[in-house]
Amino acid sequence: MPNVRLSDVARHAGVSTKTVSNVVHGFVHVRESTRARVQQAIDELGYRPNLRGRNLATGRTNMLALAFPDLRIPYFAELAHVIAEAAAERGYRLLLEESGGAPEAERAILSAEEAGIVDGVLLQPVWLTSTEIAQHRREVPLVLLGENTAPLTLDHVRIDNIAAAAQVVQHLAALGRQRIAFACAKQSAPSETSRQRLIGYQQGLEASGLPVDTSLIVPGQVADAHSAAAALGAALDEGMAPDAIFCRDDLTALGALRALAERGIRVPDDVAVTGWDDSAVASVVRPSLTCVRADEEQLARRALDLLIERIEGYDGLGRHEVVEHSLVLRESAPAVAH
Amino acid sequence: MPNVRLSDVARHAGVSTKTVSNVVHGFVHVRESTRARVQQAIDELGYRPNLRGRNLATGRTNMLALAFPDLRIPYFAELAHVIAEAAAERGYRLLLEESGGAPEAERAILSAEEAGIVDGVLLQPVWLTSTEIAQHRREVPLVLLGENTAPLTLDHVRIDNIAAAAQVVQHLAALGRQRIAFACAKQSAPSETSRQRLIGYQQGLEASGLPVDTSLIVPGQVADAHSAAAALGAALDEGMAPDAIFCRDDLTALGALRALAERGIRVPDDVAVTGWDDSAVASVVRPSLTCVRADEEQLARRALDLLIERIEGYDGLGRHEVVEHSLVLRESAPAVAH
DNA sequence: CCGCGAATTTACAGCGCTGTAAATTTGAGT
DNA sequence: ACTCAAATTTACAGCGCTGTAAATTCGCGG
Repeated sequence: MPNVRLSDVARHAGVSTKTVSNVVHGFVHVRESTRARVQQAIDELGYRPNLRGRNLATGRTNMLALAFPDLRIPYFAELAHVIAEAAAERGYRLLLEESGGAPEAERAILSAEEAGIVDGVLLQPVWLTSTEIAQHRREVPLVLLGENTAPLTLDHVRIDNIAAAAQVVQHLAALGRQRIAFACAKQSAPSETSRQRLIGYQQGLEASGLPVDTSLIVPGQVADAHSAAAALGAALDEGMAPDAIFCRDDLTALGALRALAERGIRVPDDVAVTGWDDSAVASVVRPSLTCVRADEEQLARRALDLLIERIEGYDGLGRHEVVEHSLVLRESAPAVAH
Repeated sequence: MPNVRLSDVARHAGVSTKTVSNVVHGFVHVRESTRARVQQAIDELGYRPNLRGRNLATGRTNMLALAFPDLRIPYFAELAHVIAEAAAERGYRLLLEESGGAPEAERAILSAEEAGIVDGVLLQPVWLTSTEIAQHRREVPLVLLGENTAPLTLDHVRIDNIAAAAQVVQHLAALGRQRIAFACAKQSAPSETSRQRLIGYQQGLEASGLPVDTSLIVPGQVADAHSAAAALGAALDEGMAPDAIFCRDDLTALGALRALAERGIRVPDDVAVTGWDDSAVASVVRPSLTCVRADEEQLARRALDLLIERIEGYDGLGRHEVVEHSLVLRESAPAVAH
């Protein structure tokens, strides 16, 4: 029962351990007869390579960490799925790390507590500023995801939030909406994500010749449909009367749908609603949600490629890449009629 | 730049490597003065333990694998979150493994491809039968999750699907519903999950004195809201006229809500709907979903405890545990009026 | 049958850390 | 001061695998 080691196989086959290793790795310069003999020994003994030994010897684990706030947010779960798939294609597995959106947790991830357990880290920061990130001594290659501005020295993959937000607003304006609300942004310290989407929101309004009315900006916590519903509901009850609501993410939009429905406000007839992320529910709820969709496949691919280049030795300046997004038109803010 | 090793610290502090190791681990029998000196050396050199070395030396990685079909299914994402949290409390990290619901992938996981990379595995099988699972030679402790019957030799944690399903049906019956449909079960090869919920469905009908009408069983693929909507829609269009729909999971229920809404059928007035899992959206959609909720915390706790006991040497028969569930009453099938 | 470059195979030294068991130091009690 | 158990510290042998560089074997022309 004691685990079969490489050396056991070697002895059994009458070759050196290195030869067995070569066979295991499919190294070309192994004579066919030797390969067969070794393979037989492997089968007979039921040998399986021990990854711990391999990891130590090679200094690699072929694991990457993906760190983001919360797996329960559908966008992140879907992102994790896509990245895991792309990583598998490249021979890596993914270790998920939830920061809970807490600064210390993000810091802990940066501090490379997991040094030696992963070959690289993909981090979607929420709290950490680019300067703080830049200062951390890194032992492991890192690629940043998401909207936060990234330090020049680090690689970063994102979509153009500002442009996408402006695009959403312009679409709403093209539908004839004039009082476009934004939901929700924490008032005291809007996340960088909210900040960028707000900037785009404003740009979109201006580009459409609409006034910016701060009373249409709904304060509230993010990434929780119920608090979004409550926040928006409160605003509506206080008299806010939008004809469209630009929600910062799908969960907020779900909350908005609920708040509106509870008040008998029809979507999209009375109020159009847009989401952001195109998570699976967006297309299922009724009305289905028009929303911004990042090209997650491309995001995953680029992020992994950059990270793997780093792992393989690239040591230049940070690459900052922008991947595509699209506006998916659905019932909650349909295409403009012609 | 070359990584600082334990031995570097040892030399710097003028002690043996083992003493440094002891300090790192907070071993008690280290004199205060020595500890301080070593700590200083650690700080000065910026030493961080290399987990690869540790893993090899101890034969442990403090990582567990959690294998299930798909991270994009909200229930699994939420389960992963809860288990990751509970695992962290116990000093373990979680490696997520998506099987995509494919038999080979499940087999690959069982074959301990990841031998040596995790100390234990939590597996929620979809395809593998208990006999097949039992036969696999295991190198790593394993605990099964979910409904599939488990071999006697393995630990297993689940909720009582049959009882829960019966409970749902009885609740619907208590609401006065008489034509309770089941959505959706693949006709050819219903998953074990569907099978058990169907059994409970039948029991519930019988317990309520309602006839079992197979024309009320909607065939269709599982775990995809859109195909559920399509399947249910087709059934409705063909004349099926239920006054309640028991959906095998929340996604199916979301699809049902959509199919019903598209046909102007009101929920719960005309048709009551129930989900299963109580994923986050269940409480947000309109109408919010009455559904079965497993006590995930308890599930996570028990599963991890069993697994860790195995890791620490327990080698007895399989423990089969049933954790609690509850029926969460919401708009789609509200509490019975008194 | 020998010489040689190419094809195979091997010896060996770690990768960085920990467990064991033994060595050394300490300090309380004579 | 001296003894002895308890408290500290250490030497050393791996954990299982791989990279390097050197050794061996092979195949073929001469």
